[in-house]
Amino acid sequence: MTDVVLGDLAPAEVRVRFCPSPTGNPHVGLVRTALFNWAFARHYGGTSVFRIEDTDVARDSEESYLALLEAFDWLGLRWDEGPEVGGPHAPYRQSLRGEIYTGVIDALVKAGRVYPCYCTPAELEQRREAARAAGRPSGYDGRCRQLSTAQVGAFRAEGREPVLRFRMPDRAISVQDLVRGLITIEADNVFDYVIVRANGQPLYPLVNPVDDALMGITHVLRGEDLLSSTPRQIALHEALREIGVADGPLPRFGHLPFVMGEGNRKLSKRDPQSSLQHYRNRGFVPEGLLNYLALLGWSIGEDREIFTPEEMAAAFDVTRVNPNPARFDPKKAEAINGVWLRRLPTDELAMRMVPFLQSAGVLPPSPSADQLKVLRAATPLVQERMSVLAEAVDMLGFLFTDDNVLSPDSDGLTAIQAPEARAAMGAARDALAELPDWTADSIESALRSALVDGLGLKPKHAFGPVRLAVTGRRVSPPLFESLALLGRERTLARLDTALALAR
RNA sequence: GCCCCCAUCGUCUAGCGGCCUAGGACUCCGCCCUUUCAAGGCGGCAGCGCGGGUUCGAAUCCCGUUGGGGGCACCA
Repeated sequence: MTDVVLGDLAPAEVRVRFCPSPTGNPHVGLVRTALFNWAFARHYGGTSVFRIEDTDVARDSEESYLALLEAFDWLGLRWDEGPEVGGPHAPYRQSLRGEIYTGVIDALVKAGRVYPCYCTPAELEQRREAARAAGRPSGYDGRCRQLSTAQVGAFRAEGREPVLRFRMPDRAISVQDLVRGLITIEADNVFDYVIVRANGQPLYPLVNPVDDALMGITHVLRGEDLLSSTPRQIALHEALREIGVADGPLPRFGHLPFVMGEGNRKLSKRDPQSSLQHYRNRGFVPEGLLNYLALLGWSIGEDREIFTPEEMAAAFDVTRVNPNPARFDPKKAEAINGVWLRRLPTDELAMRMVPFLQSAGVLPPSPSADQLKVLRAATPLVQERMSVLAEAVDMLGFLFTDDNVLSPDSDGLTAIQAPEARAAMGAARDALAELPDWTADSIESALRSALVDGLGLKPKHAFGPVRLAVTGRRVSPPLFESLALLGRERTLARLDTALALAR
């Protein structure tokens, strides 16, 4: 029995493509598709192709194109062939492949595989509605399939410019989908479709399969929204081979489940929750986001869910992709990201926090050596308390300012006004002022003996007010280590300020 | 309306006829640890949509049904 995925191919002959159109901002569904394609190619030691489908001048933008490149660079997903790295099938931007398409279109016309259609959008709309009302399928009805020269002449005389339609074969078409199994669609439900606009511009239904054929793509892994258009792509692939424009076997298809958002709707580009940038801004690391996305529709098995892209690639099997849609759960995504944050070497984590601290104004654009030293020392204190990097801002802000950290309107203020709290802060100030050496250990024993033993306070009541005075927050990194990093001067100043405010 | 796809805890999933009184993870709730918060440990709540078959035996196979999603562009 031949392999359902490879057929007669050698593993290294596998060629996949990832072919976004440069519209809007990259979103997580796109990344998931890219990741699965990448992992698939990597698994077999095959080739991954990055192709830009920019045939819609009205919607495509250079800005989006650049954003796409930057996004995958950040993610660390590298393609073997593509616009920036080149390759044997260059160019990899469809906007640069116009002549190739013109040649293919000519060949299709000559072979009678396409025909001009003079129906206007309004006429089509009208007949679609009528078909729908009559309970018939609403696709193109084939009106222009066999036009006489007289009819053509009449349309021309009216000034109509035709589109070109691909003539679908009159038979059912089956696909052995790698994710979903055998799918068959009857001829009555696939219609002749437009491949070239009236203005001569080729459309996606043409250029996508044409490039797949010309670039030797062996496996097409894409979203399930494209499943029902697969028969017409297959018909076109067959035609291309029959007229000698392309050769080699047809690609195999696998349709990946959607990534859904809130309320069980497909995550759309407009949804802010879908934007890759949103997660980058929150402080997801590529390792975490990719790991989470891999979990959507696929499982590495054996009760494991933390793994690297390389580990994913090693284990990846398209036929084990779960066909049902998956909901993107931000909570779980953050939890997975937190695991990766904790796995990072502390110096690495410190460097990754820098941009977040900078954009929040906690660190200047060019941090001093001293500031970086403090940051490195503080990183272990926060490493196991973060799930996204942006959290570093609130947790570490108090270390990098000389200003008062207790805002006068905070509810923390009332907390330090209690007599017990004031006593604790006063005693802490005195004990710390005389402390011979300023280390976390000595700070801890000094505060313990002064507040817990001396004043008889419970640790919770003893250290809470000090934390509030010095960090401005009820929740902070471990107190004694924080004081050690802050330094005696600022610690005492903040206790003084708090004492004054609490009066 | 027509066609296609999908269906296990709230969510992501394991399960590919007996190992399932259905396992893991996230969330939530307890407890432990503890200067706070986390992390970590222990424990808990919670699921095979429904109805028929097939079989000695079904979460697993088949049919139907219901529910959800997608497609039906001179967008991709």
